[in-house]
Amino acid sequence: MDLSLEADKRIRASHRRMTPQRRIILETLDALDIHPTAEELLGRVQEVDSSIHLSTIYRTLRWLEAEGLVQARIFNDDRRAERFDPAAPGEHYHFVCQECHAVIEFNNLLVNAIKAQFELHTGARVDFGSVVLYGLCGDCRKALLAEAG
Amino acid sequence: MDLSLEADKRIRASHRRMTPQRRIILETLDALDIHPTAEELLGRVQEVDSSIHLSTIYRTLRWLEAEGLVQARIFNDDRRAERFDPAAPGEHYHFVCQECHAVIEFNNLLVNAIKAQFELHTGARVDFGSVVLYGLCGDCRKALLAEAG
DNA sequence: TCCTTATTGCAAATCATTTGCAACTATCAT
DNA sequence: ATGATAGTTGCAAATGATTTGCAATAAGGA
Repeated sequence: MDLSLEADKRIRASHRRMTPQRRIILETLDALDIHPTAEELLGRVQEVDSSIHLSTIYRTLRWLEAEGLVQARIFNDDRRAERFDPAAPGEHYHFVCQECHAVIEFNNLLVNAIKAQFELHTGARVDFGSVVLYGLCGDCRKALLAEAG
Repeated sequence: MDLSLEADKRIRASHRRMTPQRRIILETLDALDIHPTAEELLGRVQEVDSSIHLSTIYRTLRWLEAEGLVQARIFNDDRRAERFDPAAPGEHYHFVCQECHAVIEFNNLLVNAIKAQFELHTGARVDFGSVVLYGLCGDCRKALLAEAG
């Protein structure tokens, strides 16, 4: 309900139009707690309206990205498909489970220290950082232990 | 000379063959201090032998990747082409300049703390981490300042 | 309701990478 | 050296992800 609302506001503010397709895509994105690929999102969206086309998904996603309402990321494990993160604004980081491909968001202030140290050592200016941890999520880890006896 | 040597060793160890194409690709990769895309590497390689084909580049790169001698990464700025990092073994992190697209490697022990904290909070097991900082490198930053007066 | 122009679905294009295949060639045994 | 075997190459076509051109459609304001 959050993304939809904000997107709606911005659509009205510019000279864009709210279409049923867009509404469904936004609502689906809101209801989702994962970071879907375009294809995955299409699947969900088509449960509501099967005539919606993949290119409409992409166009909506790209607009949301330009508005800063979602972030597109390619994780280094799971194929080369972009995953779309309907992220709360503000930097946050990700853990990707190599077993079930779940994406877990987290935050950690130490990243700021890493940025500061890099700036200090190199004279660069750091604008933002991406941290992705890969491994086994708690559930998969338990499952693995149980299985192994 | 490092990658070449190591690759040579492993080629002999398995039942593979050292071809002139492979030798040129390995030597080019050794001489390079950047993280090239397959296409960029092809350009350099073709300065030596213009008949070498992109698919040979990919095949060699994928073999090196499987051997752990290079890492393929997709950074989130610079389009969706993979960049191949003839990395020293061991985890290290990257800074990507959004202006000149230079890739600078760095290390920082705080990443271990971030991993440990995440494991503690979630029960997950973290196998490795990726940190990519984006911004302006020292040179581009200076250039920008000079330009701005 | 009508007009203007944003938006859609579809097909074709594009970009990055992979794969099938016939020709070629390292490498090893002779 | 010579030949046989099987790894390797170049090329073209296939694949997967995403983008784009376009004619038809439909919001949203006048």
